[in-house]
Amino acid sequence: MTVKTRFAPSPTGYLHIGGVRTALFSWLYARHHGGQFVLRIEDTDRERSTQAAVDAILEAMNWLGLEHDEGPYYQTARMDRYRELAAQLLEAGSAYHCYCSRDELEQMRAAQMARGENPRYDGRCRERQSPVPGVSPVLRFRTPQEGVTIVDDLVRGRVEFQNSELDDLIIMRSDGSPTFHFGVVVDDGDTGITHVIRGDDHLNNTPRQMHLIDALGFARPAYGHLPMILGPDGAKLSKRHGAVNVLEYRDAGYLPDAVLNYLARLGWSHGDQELFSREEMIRLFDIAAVNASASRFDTGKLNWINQQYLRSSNPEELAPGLVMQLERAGLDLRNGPPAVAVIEAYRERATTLHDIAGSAHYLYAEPVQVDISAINKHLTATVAGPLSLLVKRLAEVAAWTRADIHAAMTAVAAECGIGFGKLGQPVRVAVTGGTVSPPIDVTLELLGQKKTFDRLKQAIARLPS
RNA sequence: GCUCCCUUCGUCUAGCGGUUAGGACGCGGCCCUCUCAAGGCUGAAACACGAGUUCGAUUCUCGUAGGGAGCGCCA
Repeated sequence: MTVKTRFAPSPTGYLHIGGVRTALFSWLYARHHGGQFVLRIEDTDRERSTQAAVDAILEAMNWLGLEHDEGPYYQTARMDRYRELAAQLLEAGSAYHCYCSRDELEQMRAAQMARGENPRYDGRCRERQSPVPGVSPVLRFRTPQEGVTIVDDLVRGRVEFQNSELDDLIIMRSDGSPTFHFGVVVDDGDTGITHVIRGDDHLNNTPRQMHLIDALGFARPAYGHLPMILGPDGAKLSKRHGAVNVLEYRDAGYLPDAVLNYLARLGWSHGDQELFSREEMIRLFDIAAVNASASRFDTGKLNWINQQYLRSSNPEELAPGLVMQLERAGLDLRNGPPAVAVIEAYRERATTLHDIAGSAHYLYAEPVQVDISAINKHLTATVAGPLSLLVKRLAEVAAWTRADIHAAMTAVAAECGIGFGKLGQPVRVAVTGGTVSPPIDVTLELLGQKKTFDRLKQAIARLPS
């Protein structure tokens, strides 16, 4: 049997980071087993579904590289099929029309809660013979009322549900559109989904969907219910915790593989290993090793992983992302070194591409945020001599390379009888406006000879006497 | 309220009856060092609680407590 999994978001907003984790595990499962991964857009809620949300989902999946083999399927394009199968269930007696009003249902639930019962539809229309004039009915599925339903969950193990706890769920609304449960089951059945990997908020829905599947004559898929991702405080992950839209992570300068790696390790592990390439993830992923408990989203760990990826990725591949960040910062690439050179110099000391762009600002424009206390501390009268000598020596270097620059600086420091640091740090402050940058020779090489001279001379001119 | 799920350092986790309870992020210290990083070494830090099963429970069972989800003509 070929494994076939799916990811089925509803386009009512951006793609949530928790949804991405669900998609990732589903995708990994399919890839690991050499199967197929299907994308389905659950847009039956026409009120809340938007094309913008569909686009955002597709864009996010594409950015992450979670490519699908089939789809995207749209539920709104399959209305005839739902109606066909609904009629079939009605015909077979597996479903029946229910004429209860919303008010009536609400009162019923309130009464049951008051009695300490699990609120559920009591089946009062089950045996109804005649329609209620003027009321367009919903279609309810006749759920078995006795026995137990067992979900052999790939993540949780065996979970038992008493059928008596289940009620007759609505499968077609009074306007003739299918409800979520019906759409899911029909689509999974029609597309031959073999493994349903989804959030554990659906665990309680599973037995009811299984009965529906049986009635429709589809084969039951295997289920794997993934635990939720919580915010750092243990509450449901939401906007108040920071970014929850994946594309915000792209914009913040995170790398797609790093995000995937982080998300994979949230709930899944393979011994002590922390870093997994895409291929390793696919090869090693095992849904049986997925934790059943919820985990908290930790930006600190994501940052660490992103830095690891920054350090080990090919600078050429990172360059477009940095260019985007630099442009967004309003910098003109023509005014400074190529992006690749900046990445090589900065990737060991940054967590995101956004950080690199921020740190490299001085390479493309005059330093804007000068550190006054650093200037007061390092650009003192005593450095006038060394800096002037350095300008002279740097003018004589054979080539503007870090090696020649380093040699010149070492010579000047020795000549002035000061340590390298006593020269390096003032130079750094003079050319970058701050105290932090890559090794000073690399910094000057990146900056270029002309800018270095301009800024050193300017600094010397402003030195206190 | 009812049903279902979950519970190892602050966080992510390893563990699958006998371990000095391991690793990672973060945090502290030391080393390296022109700054910041990176790197190396190192320190503090956990089995929610109570019964039971067993020669022996972090591990199995049952309770308790705490957390979560579901209970819609939302998905």
